[in-house]
Amino acid sequence: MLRLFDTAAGEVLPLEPREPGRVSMYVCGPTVYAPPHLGHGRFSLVFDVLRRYLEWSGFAVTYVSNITDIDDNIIKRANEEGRSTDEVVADNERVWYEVMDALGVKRPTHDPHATAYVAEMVELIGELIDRGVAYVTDDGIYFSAQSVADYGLLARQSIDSLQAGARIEVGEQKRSPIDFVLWKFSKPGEPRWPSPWGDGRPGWHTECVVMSLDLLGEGFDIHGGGQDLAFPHHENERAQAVADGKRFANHWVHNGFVVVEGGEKMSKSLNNFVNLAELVETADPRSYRLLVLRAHYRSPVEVTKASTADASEALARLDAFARRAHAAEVVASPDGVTGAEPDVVVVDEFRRRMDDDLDTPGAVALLFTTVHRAHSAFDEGRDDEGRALAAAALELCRAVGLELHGEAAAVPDAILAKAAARDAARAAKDWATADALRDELVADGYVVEDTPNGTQVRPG
RNA sequence: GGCGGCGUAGCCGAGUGGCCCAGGCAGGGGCCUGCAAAGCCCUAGACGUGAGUUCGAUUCUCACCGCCGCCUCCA
Repeated sequence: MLRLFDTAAGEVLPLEPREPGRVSMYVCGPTVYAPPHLGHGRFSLVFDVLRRYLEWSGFAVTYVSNITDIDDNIIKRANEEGRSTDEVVADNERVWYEVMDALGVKRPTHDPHATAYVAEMVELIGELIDRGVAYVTDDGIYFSAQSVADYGLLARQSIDSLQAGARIEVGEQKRSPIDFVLWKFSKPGEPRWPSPWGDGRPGWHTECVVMSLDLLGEGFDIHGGGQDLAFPHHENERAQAVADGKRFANHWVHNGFVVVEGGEKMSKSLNNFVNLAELVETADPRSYRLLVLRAHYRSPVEVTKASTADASEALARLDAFARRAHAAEVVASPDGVTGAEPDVVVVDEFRRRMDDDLDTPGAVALLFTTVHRAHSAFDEGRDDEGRALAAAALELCRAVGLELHGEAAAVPDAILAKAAARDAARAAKDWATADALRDELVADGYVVEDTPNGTQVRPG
């Protein structure tokens, strides 16, 4: 069984699904006011890998990831651009899914939008007021953090120490610095929804409580997100659910940050974000997945030109291997690997590593070792062994969503004609002509390889 | 100030009280090739500093130095 670090417990614990054979997970999605950045890519990939691994292991996974489509940043952006918040949201949500598709991130089972759940949020806020844990002020409705005895669980700090570091923004009417806003009364010109206490909009922390409980029910299995969401966002979600008498998430999973060159976190206040769409356009998106897989999900990962280039080289090795496997008729598809039974020892070892708190670096190391062993087996004519190892390697890739390019990409006829001409020249031992043709093919942007079947070309 | 993490070969990045070892990229020598490419074989190098525990520490303990995160918007 999979063991995962649980932020609330502070240790690695077995994942014990609420229902046998089914895993329910909620992963905090983006606020769509700007294009996604590398950090979004990381959490999406980390949880996509977790989801795929669970599915590969035989679980039916319900994966919910929200779209926050109302918040201060969206309003600010709409004002700056002289557009409606709806337009800002629509544009950025479209880009979000384009980039997710490019990264090979599976679409969520459900992607609830905050604005579709305002009535339910108002209802929850009413219950919290009735229970005496929320209070109304001139500017909004706040949650009283002290009313939850173990507030600070996810921050792993006491209420006192949190209070010592907290502060109140100008204009806020909190009773305590660690209290947080549930409902903001709207100012003129701002989007608004009705509530018994006055028109306004929800605070950020309420939507995820309502949407996760609605779509997954009480005591759902996994709640995930970036490490910076553990506190205050997840802490505050949990506080509301607990105060409302609900069983909330069972297992809290948080991924580490993306850091820029020099090891500093990418963050809003430092304004050092790198746009994810740019990365996806300028590099093979699969190399980001490989980069994410090569680091443990809780460790920081440095994403730079150099580290992506490094991952691309490693990926090229895997693609070259997939071509060789393909030639040996071992082929991967989304449904499985055909052509040979995967080597059981390798697959078991993979499972053992992944079950150990999602040890993807260990799994990647195993993958490369297996690729190496398969090459050797083929080189030495042990074809059955090579195919079994190749099938295992492809199966591992499939389990973590790493798609390899085993089939030659389509090549225009003109290029194929040059390759054929080169073969003819080589047969005639006309090396000068053969080399000239190779230079031309390379100049056309192709990689040229000699094989027993003649010149093979593919886009480089 | 409070809480927490990290420091591993040229670079990225795992891991372990000793034993043969992560892995990738880059490097060196060789095989294969008409020459390449891909692949294979061999190879080099490391555990921030100081002390302690131990027969033995990169791995455990303490101190120190350095870097980073959370306590504020953030994935």
